[in-house]
Amino acid sequence: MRGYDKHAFEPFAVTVDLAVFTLRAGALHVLLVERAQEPYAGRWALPGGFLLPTESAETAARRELAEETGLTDVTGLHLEQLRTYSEPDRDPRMRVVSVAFAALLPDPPELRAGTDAAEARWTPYDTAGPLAFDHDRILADARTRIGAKLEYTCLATAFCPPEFTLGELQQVYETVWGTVLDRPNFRRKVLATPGFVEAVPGAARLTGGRGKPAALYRAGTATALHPPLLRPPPEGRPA
Amino acid sequence: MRGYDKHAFEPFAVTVDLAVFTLRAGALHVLLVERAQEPYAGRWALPGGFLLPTESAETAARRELAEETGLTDVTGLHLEQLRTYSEPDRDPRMRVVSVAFAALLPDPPELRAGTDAAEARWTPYDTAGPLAFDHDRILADARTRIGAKLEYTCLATAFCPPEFTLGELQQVYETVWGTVLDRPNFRRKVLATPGFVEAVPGAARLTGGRGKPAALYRAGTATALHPPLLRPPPEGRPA
DNA sequence: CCCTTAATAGTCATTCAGACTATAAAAGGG
DNA sequence: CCCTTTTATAGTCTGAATGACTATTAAGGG
Repeated sequence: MRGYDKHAFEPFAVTVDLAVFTLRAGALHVLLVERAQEPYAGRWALPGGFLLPTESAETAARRELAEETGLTDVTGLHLEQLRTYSEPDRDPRMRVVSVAFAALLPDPPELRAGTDAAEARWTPYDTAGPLAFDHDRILADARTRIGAKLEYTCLATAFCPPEFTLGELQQVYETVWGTVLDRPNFRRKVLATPGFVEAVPGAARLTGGRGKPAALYRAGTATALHPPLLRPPPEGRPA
Repeated sequence: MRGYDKHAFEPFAVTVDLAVFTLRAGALHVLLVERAQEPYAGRWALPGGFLLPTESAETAARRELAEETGLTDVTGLHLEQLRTYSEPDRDPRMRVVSVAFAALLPDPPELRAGTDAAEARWTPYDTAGPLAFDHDRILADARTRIGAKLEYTCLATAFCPPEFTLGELQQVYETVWGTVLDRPNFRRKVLATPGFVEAVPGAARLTGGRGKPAALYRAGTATALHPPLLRPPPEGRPA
């Protein structure tokens, strides 16, 4: 089958599915919606929807992101395509090909402000039970990708507000990876990477309570981490 | 738009496009097909085709790979999904959503053996001129991805035959990255990474001509490289 | 006032990568 | 048959980066 010509083709429904992550109370949360209708009525699912005739998958994903979170401005948020799921039986009703995205939000916004229903909820990743369709797998793939990209990109700042402390940045890594990092070493590594963060001149923040106030930083211009910030290997790596 | 329900949807044509890479005469080559019909008649393009009603994108990609290369067994070949391209105007005839894949072949097979036409050709990556549709971008994205994955995965062995020398493995890196690596250091790194390669007991190969015969290795069981094998930074990286 | 907490500064040792030299084992050319 | 070329393999040395620590500073709370 060469090119697109000289063969009939089947039409498919194309959707986007979103794994929207945020950090809340030191735990990774994901945005889920409750399904009202069959199939999987009552089950939780990733937010998503059909592509409109004139929009790309990226445009549709950002539109869905705005609709589901109620945020009026989602232009600055990190949104990245994960992969496309196209197993023939992934939707019992019909043939649906879904382009999955991952989105990262700094502060979890209050939901259902301007949206049409009350079924969206932030759910801790670990308790995101069995989801509808193949969304368990999509969600797991999304989490794996995010964790891996923390190692060699500056993605972690996408979880942080415009100004943040190094302690907050470190908590992003610790929460997503589920590990504990040495604070002085983390600080040394981040500051030694040019363009990762830049200091806010005179500012310091009382981080809520006790302790010495921390300096504030902004996300830098760099996008990749060279050399990477590797997570500690799960167990004794041979040699 | 919550879930898939309660909204009409537009049907789309869904295709797969393949960026099939191989190494030939020390240069990265890609498999291209010549388009016979409009649009872009006479232009070269990535091989691809429509999804059949009962197959996933992965299945379709592997089927196309077999058809275009004429290989009877493509089960062992590395095939990986890249991303999905869905800009509304990417095909002037109709709305086509395309799932792009990258494939890696060890030895470039002779083409058009059992296939239906004579328009497929191995083309050096650097001379892969302007392609049809958005295939220039897909091809560039594929190359970027392959180069990046060489750093932190064992992907390089997918370019090699079942048994290969460390010199051949090093040439994969040098060709894809366009750099020159230090041979003793490369050897030390590869052998120090458990599971990357395993020695073939008593074998050595005359690598074609002069020089000391090299020991033969097989691909190991590892899939990731920890720590990664970083390519030399393009220019003086600050600090 | 002392204790706790958290941020920041620094030290030390080990590991790892880059640059380099040396040796071994083949082919080819006079 | 020696000598050069070529390629594989072994090993050395140095500096950078990291992991594991200790120390100091600046806040809040009893």
